[in-house]
Amino acid sequence: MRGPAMTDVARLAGVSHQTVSRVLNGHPNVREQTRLRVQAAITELGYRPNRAARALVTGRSQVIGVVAQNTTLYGPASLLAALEQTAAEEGFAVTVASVRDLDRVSISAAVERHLAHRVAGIVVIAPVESAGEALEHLPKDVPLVTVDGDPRRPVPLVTVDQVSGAREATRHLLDAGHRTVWHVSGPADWFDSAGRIEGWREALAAAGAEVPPPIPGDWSAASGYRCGQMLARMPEVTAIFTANDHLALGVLRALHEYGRRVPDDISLVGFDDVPEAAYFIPPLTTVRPDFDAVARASLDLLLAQIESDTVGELRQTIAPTLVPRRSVAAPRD
Amino acid sequence: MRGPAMTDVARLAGVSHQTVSRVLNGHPNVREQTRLRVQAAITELGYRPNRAARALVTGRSQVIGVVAQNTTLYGPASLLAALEQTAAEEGFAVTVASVRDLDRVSISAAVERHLAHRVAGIVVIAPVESAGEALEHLPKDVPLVTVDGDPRRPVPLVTVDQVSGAREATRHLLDAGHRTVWHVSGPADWFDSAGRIEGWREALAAAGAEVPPPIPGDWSAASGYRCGQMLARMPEVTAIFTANDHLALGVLRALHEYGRRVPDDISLVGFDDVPEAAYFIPPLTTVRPDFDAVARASLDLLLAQIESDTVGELRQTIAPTLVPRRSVAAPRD
DNA sequence: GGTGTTGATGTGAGCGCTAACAATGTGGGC
DNA sequence: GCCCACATTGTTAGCGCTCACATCAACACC
Repeated sequence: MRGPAMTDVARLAGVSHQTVSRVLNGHPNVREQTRLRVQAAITELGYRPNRAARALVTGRSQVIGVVAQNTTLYGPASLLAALEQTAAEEGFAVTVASVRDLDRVSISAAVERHLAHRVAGIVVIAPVESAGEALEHLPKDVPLVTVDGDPRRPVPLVTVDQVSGAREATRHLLDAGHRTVWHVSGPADWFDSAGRIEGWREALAAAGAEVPPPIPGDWSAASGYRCGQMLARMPEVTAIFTANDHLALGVLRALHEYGRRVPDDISLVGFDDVPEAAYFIPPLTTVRPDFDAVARASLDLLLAQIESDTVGELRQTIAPTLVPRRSVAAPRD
Repeated sequence: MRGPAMTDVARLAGVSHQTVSRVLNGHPNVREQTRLRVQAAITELGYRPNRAARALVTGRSQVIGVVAQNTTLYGPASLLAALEQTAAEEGFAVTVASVRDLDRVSISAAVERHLAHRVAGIVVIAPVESAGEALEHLPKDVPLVTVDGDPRRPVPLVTVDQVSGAREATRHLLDAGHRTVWHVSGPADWFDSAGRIEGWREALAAAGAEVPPPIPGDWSAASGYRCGQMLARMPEVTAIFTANDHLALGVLRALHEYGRRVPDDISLVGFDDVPEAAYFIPPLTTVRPDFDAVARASLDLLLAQIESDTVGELRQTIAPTLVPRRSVAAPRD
């Protein structure tokens, strides 16, 4: 019933199981001829090494655990996919523990689940404050990387440079001639939101522009719509930067309903570059984070820890790029 | 360095390791007092069972492998998230092997990766022809469920009822008074596309309506836009059913550019109910598949196989529901 | 009082692998 | 020809757990 084991391969190839193990792990001191014999036996039997056994003896599996919330959103989903691709290239599998809420208890539980499986390392996509706290009380010996986590915590961290992205978006609008830029933000407890607000403020300050109060949204088109209804009735608003593209979509629809045209009356910039942003009406100028680069960086940081068996304190920041489309124009006056 | 093992707990509780194992697995014949002593020892040591060891001896891990392509799309991402949630409730972890292409080799490789980890079962989100072929040559002893796979293959299968969804969408448009309905389809090799085309055809036939040629798209807003440019210039087109919401978004923009208003000039229905569909201009009438139900059904089918150690041939179909919004109206003439 | 029967616990083997070390063979230098 | 270095292979001992079985007490039954 069970498939062939290493000893079966060894018997067929006329060597010891240890030699089979050496071939499998690419150990150098194996005669070429032996290697071939073993490999032939492997294919003949359709042998597949049992990773559970290996994990048992080495105390570590070739699996990386990812903790994430709401993997339905475009950002997390892209990141997850990129992470999986990159990990696969390095011979690692990825298991996901998605959590409904990002509170301390949920995160800890998710991490626990991963630890029970003796994952080689953990990537936490932890964009909110409370998640950072949950990570404080973690066993210190398991390699860990946080993505978009708290920049102030002493944990290996990879982030999209929210600040620079938001700064560019805002400057792009100011450069078009707008006196100031309004901002529809993400939820208050997300670091992403905070960073984007900060970049927006910086750009306004640098230009000596007035800083209007940020309008708080929650990433969804629905909340964008509500914020948009408010902004649409304020004639002084000529430029809006939303914290993501779905917010922008909601704003777009509200503006449309109030008869304010984009970009003629109001210019708009989003964040994320979801694939359909180019097909909004009008096509949305936005900021594109490089998820592949984030995944690559996270995995590098993680693998470095796994291999050196040390817990590093490195951090990497990936700069996003502005994608200009047709939702930005000069103000009319 | 390594955490405490079962023997450590046993020693502390003054019992044998086997008794600890019994407590852990909820075996009935353990005295209440003993159970409590063991549990106390477990918490005191912070003991965590080693699943690799268990997997080694039982020959099966508490992990479910998912093979999926393009988990960035809303549909697969939702399904994956739902699957993970449901699996977690049942005490299973989920590992993902996403594949770039759905050809036979890629699928087989992904399945292989999962088998090496001795997953308890595999869920293949395999919406295309070639994927089905890859599954033919699989070891027969591993529980398997396909989602949105080939309805003609003798493999446990869970599908969204594409046909009924498309039929409803089409009928909804016909009921509004349209003489016929045009269709922008998904890629030709996806079963989802085929099912949606079939449902659309059926509804037209049932109403005695003319069946125009389906316009082939590829799920993306970009291709929807191209198809829309074509349809926008055909004055006889008054109703369009697109195979998903992103196609609809592209169509929407093309129609907008050609000055054809939705729903005044042309009515439009999508498929998927992505969260932002309600914020398109106008809000999109669409068809909502129940991903949670699909995940639930898939897992049930899989667990049934895992527990009974038999490979079933059951199949389940989940009916989607129409979500009426403002993109449909009666034709003007 | 002997004999089951049942519940609660312990014992020993072994899952398939790697790590450490032991044991070969092979060739070079003198 | 002898000794040593080095490449190649084998041997042994677990990793932490579950399974099958053995054990042992307590109690019921005739």
